[in-house]
Amino acid sequence: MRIYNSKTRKKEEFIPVHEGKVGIYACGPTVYDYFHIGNARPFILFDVLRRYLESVGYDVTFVQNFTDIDDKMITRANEEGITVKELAERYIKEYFIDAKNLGIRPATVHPRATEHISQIIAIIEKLIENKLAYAKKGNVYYRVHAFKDYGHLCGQNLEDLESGARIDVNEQKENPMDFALWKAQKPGEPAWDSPWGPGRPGWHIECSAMSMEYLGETFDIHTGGKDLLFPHHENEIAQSEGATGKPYVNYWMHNGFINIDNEKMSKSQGNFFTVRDIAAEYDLENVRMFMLSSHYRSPVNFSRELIAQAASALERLYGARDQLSFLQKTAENREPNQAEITLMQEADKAQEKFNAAMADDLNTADAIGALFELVREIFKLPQAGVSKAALDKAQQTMLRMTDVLGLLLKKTDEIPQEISDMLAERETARKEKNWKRSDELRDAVQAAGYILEDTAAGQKVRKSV
RNA sequence: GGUGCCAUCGCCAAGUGGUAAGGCCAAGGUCUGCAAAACCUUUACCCCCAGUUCGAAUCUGGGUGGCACCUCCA
Repeated sequence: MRIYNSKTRKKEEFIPVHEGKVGIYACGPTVYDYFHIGNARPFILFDVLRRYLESVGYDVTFVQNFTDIDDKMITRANEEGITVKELAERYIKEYFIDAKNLGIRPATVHPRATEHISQIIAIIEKLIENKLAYAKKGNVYYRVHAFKDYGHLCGQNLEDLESGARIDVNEQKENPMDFALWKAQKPGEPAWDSPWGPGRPGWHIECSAMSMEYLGETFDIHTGGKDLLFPHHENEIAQSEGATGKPYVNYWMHNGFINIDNEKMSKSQGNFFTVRDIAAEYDLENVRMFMLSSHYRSPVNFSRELIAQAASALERLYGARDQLSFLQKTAENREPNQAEITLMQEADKAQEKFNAAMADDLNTADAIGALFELVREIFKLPQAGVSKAALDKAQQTMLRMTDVLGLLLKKTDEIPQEISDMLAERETARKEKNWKRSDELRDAVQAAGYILEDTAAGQKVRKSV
């Protein structure tokens, strides 16, 4: 697989640290609220990365953290009159609800910052020992000028970063660019004991501590939104490499942003959507489809119209899958004929194109194109009596692709008894050419949320998605 | 001020040197008791100008237009 590495700004062949294994660390949500549509993009994309790597045989350890202590957590907890811990518990629970509906699998490990305080303290002590950090009045800061590679990841040198800096002057810092590793406790804030007095970790240090705890001091892939490149990931490198003296991460992957009407989504502009908001109006699988239909590094616009387009495309996919199940009912155990052999060849071609697209820096848009090329071939099949071998091949190939994308997770071909009864009655009415009764029954079935089609091989019904 | 990214059909979107995937929408046709779905057909000189090349959407230079990061915002 080739991966665009933000560190080198090039696509590179992926070579894991340990053969056959991949360690991935994904920056997760700060659990002070429902997560928004912009958060959903990396969650979905890197879930697909994980599925793809597994599908080609890697043993993947996927770590995604929960930031459960920071300024936003403290502010929100105070507003709601609950503890930071209670707030975290609530939104971690909500995270899993939305994630499930988006088809995002739980990570191998979901570590929380507050459960890794001792690891955080150990790294800070090491940094102080290495003269890369200094304590002042219960705070500890990173001495940015002492780390030679600072600015390498984001491609800027320190002077340029400083000239553009819009950060508050803080007399305790030796340099305005220095960032906090440990923050002394302020009145009313939760705190943990440390060699520098009670306090809490800064934002960046938790990711260094948790990633190395579960993946080792040097690991394969670190993901996140483009905005995290600086300062968050730059600081993670400074912290981790400053403490261990070893390379921290081999491949950095950053996703582009979601815009609303070409504008950055922000609360102040009122163009802000949480995933929970969207879920009230649309099935979240449509959101997943939408996210995968463009390249992960490009910025994308989000709108109702685009969700509707994704929904129509997804409907076609479900239609093809259910068509295959329908055809299985009349499948024939015989050698495939010429047309069926062609279908089988097309399936191989689509699979090949799909794999090549995914292996090329996770080009899901191109991969979906390959999937639809197979879908067209499937729909060309006659309505009954297809060779089982050809059917199995098409089905297997299609499902293998949709599994990697994490699509088509719903069952749509399970029909409850009452619907079956109506179908049976309609079958009789149709034989008697009682079109009035037949149409009434069709309306009733459709009103119940099912799609009913008449084919040469009988009635075909499936649940509408 | 520094650093990057982007501009392909009505909408979305792949394609990074060899003559434009795919999805949505639309029109016409086939099939159907009617419908639905599906299938077939139709719809792109790739923002502009100049250059390199046998050949450029793809490379170079210059425009124009849009966006982002340098703020604990994915």
